[in-house]
Amino acid sequence: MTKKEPRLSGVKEIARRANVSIGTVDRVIHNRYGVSPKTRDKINVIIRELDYEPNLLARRLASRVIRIATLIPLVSDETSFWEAPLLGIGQAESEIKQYNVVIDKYFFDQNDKDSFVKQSQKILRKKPDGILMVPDFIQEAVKFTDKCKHLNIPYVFMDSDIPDQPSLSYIGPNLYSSGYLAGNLVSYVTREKDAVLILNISKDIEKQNHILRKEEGFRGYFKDRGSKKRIEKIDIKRVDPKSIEKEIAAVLTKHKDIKLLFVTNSRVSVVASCLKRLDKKLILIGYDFIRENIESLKAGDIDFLICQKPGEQAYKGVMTLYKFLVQKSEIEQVLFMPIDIITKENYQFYRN
Amino acid sequence: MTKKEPRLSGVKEIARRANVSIGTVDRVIHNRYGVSPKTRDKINVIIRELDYEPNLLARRLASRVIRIATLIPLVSDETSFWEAPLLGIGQAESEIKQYNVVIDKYFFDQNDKDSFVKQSQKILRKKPDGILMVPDFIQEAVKFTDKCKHLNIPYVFMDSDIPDQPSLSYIGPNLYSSGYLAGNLVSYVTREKDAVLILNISKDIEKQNHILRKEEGFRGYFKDRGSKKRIEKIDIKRVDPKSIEKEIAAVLTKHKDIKLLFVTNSRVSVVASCLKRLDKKLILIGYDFIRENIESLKAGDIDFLICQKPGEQAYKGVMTLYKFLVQKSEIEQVLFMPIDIITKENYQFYRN
DNA sequence: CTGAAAGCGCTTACAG
DNA sequence: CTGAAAGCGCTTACAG
Repeated sequence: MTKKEPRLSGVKEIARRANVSIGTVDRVIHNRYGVSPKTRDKINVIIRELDYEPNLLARRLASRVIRIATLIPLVSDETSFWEAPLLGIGQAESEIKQYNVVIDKYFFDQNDKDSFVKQSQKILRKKPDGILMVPDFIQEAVKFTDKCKHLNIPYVFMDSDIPDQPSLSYIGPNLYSSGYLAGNLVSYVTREKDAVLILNISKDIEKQNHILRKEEGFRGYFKDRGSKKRIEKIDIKRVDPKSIEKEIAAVLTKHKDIKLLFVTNSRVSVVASCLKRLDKKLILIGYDFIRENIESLKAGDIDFLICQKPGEQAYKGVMTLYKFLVQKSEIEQVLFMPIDIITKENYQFYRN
Repeated sequence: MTKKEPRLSGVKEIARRANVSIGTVDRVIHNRYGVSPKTRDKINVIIRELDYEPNLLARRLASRVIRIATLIPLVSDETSFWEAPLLGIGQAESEIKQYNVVIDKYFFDQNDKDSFVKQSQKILRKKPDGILMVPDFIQEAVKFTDKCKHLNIPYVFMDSDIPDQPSLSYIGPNLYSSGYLAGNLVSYVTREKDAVLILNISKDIEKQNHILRKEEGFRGYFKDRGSKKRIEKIDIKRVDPKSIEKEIAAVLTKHKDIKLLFVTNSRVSVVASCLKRLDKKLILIGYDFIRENIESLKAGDIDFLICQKPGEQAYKGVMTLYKFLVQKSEIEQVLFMPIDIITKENYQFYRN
């Protein structure tokens, strides 16, 4: 139970060696104004000599609070998808609030551009130290982040990227690859002569980059292999269960050789119900670890879910900002999430 | 840039309200001897009133170092499996060393009981604050942990459990379920009439709980469904490639209807090579995200790998101890890792 | 059984 | 441009 011996490579030691006060050392460490080039150089040399690494514990204890803002979609009744990211943010929050970090959460409506703009303005007024956001509305997000750049506020994109707008980091799925993986699964669970059906279900599919990229990836898999597998597709824009069922019934009646359905988003549990009512037992692959889908998976009505840990995405987004703000450490510019395959027999162990 | 306002629910405030010194408050918080029941009670009431939560930053900064010891198998030439856990420990280390935590790493030889005993004695002499271990040798591990209990040193098991020996936590795979999941996959990628072959490859299979439990799970899947699928099995105890190849060749010649091979451990890449030399294209399922296996996966010689993030297992093991020692927080007694399915099309995104 | 002081390694005003 | 002091919220000896 000996007392810790004092550290001999801290600011004190640097100050002693440089014959200055620790205040001056602090100024150099943080690149603040008001140090003569001469003493600055002298101190920097010593810092390198000692291989100085700041004690983050002491740093966080002594310094002012760090504020991180998050801007993500509201949990809607259309989908509970955004529950997990919110939980992920909460987890990050509870881990780092002890380190003198505060997280302010903002939400926008995915069907309402203006809500995105309004919330982003609110955030800017608060001048946070960093921002995590889902840039669903590209033009508006570009305007927003332009202002961030101007104010020197770092920002991280999650779930979808704007490659042209340089961010601290993008954390999210690789959509093409996840569609490609679906193709891979299909090649295992169907015969070459079996046809498959792609289902895009959304009010405006054209604007849903997610859906388009996944379909591309899926088709890419078969194209790359010169496969002649027949791929049917329907775009369903009226998203009430009845309309969906009608459209599915029509296609299946027309194409009897369809053995597998691939739903390009989280709406797969609705399709599962349709198939049940139509009394068709086909293989069903879809996306996302959300409650409704898990229920269908358990019941055996969905065969495979492809998931990309949205909770962890958000958690990592916050942590990335924290690490950058506190440690000024290097940040991976793009972080693709793993592409997980979930079945009835491993969902119990999955952590979203 | 305002200065932080002082916290009004810290030890100081408690001391002020209780009319004692902060030293006494500290004694109560840590349940140390030497406080009269009266003042203890008084202080405890105030602690509850204020809903006091210690500032861990300050706590770690002021207090002595925490020492965690880890005891895991050496990376051997038999398998590179233990590389990942070692990396996981390193990652945890680099994250928490700033919090005044030191990790001492010890290793034993999986083929040498004595090395386990020797290392465990070394650890005990150092009296660490917590221990993470892989209890491969059950009797020896029980003895070791008995002493830990006596010395009041918490320990966490990883990779394999000793349910009868109460530990702070067990973090590892659910072996039965992972075999079960393999059965699930098989049901999708073969027809009912196709036969499958289980391959247990190890010098002494009887002692390898891992292998036995996975086989059980695999068979369980078919039993639970009343399936009549034919399941052949070979135990291969001579583990050089030549012997392995000979045994496989023999079985495949005898049973022409075998369409899929299930290897119950990380030796699956060796089997992949054998099949290649025998010029047999069968579906191959095995375990573990190790270099050799990934190569075979990429080449298309392995179809599915089942993985359980051994690196994260070790990372979480260390972090569990850290959280317990610093925050005295509640610990999950059993933490099963997710069971991941890896194919040629998603391994690039996997984080082991 | 209790208190007063020093210290952990930083940052933050303030003074000059 | 620089220094000296106070403080962040705890823990650790030491003294009585």
